[in-house]
Amino acid sequence: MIDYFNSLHPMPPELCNAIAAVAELHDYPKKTILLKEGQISNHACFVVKGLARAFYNSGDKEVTRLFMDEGYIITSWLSFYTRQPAHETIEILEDATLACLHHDDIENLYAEFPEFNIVGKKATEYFFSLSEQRSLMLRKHTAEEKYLFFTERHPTLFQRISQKQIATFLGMNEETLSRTRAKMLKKS
Amino acid sequence: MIDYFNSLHPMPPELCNAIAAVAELHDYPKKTILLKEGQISNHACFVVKGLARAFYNSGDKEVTRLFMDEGYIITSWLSFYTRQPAHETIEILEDATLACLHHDDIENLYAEFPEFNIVGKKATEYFFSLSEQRSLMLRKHTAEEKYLFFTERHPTLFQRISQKQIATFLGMNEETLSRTRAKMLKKS
DNA sequence: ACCTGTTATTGACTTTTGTCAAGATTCCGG
DNA sequence: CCGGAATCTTGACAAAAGTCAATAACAGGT
Repeated sequence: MIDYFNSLHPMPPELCNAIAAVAELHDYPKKTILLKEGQISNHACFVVKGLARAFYNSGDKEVTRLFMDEGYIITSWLSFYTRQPAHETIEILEDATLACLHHDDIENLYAEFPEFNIVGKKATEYFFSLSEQRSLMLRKHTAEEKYLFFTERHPTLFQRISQKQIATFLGMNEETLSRTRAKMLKKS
Repeated sequence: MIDYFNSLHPMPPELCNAIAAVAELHDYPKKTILLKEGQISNHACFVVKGLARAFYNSGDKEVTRLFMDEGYIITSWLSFYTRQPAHETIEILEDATLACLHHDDIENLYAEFPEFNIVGKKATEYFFSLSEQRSLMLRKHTAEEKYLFFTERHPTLFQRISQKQIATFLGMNEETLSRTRAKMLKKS
């Protein structure tokens, strides 16, 4: 996690130590709910190992908004920043090792080390850009284009996630994804 | 614009004055291109009056990514922050009055007035949340749901924008939007 | 290893949306 | 105020995706 932050913006050793001092490394088994809809997101967790998803309920089914794998920071960004209840639930999909920072500790780090604000800003920008990329994908018209968009960006993720969840993420239903997949495999 | 910033986070009078000193108020006629794809976004412009859109080219047609009306801040956020070329073009749709701040002036304000960072962070969060809302809309399955999502959130915008542009924004084609609209009017 | 329940695939059919084209309407510049 | 161009609407048809249902494959727990 320290390496990742450093890659966003170089940090002095004292800042690195201060982060290490407040970060909590934990293991979470599959199916752990890290955050429930309606709660306020108090932690930002760097994914050392494992996989999670954020989803919301639409009618009777769960719609996955995004997947978070190694190198990703798990949090409900909006809730974390605005201190308002989250509109989504975050669930661990694969046994995970996470390095978590509490909101208050991060605020303290911002206050004590001004350069940490730049790290925070860069991280926000990056996750903002990922959000925009998802919109780009969703505006694609055909299932085939959406499928390609996903496989090109996350070639390894396909094997790790159930098709039902990928389908809701892509804005299509399970059967359509299955058929699109079969068609694509035939082509190659 | 000052009022809007104040509503995000209260600002001392000196900061207000400093903003007023560097802000440039300008009128832009319809069809002005504020930013071209490939350029770096150097300004953040508060919309006092008027309307603009950001679009990108997909194949042979222009896909509108978002509309920006009164109270909105026009900029290609990602380009503005990362100092990388923008992937989109921004065009004025209705004669507009804009209060513009240059990137360098904003950086100076951040440095001189720490509380301005909070204003900037809140603004980013807000536009991040709007981006997420657009994803929410795009994952709706039927044209009817997308149409309702748009009319509920932007009841006045429908009359001001060509249907072709609204259609690409919603991820459907012109004819589908026209038919959906006709069906909705009949119902009410 | 076996049972059970979830997940994935496939088929037949319906609904929705896209495509192409023609006609109507609106808008704008001269 | 007129004419041309863009925009919007409507229709007929094609293509794509959704729905329902049945079967197959897989995974987790005992």
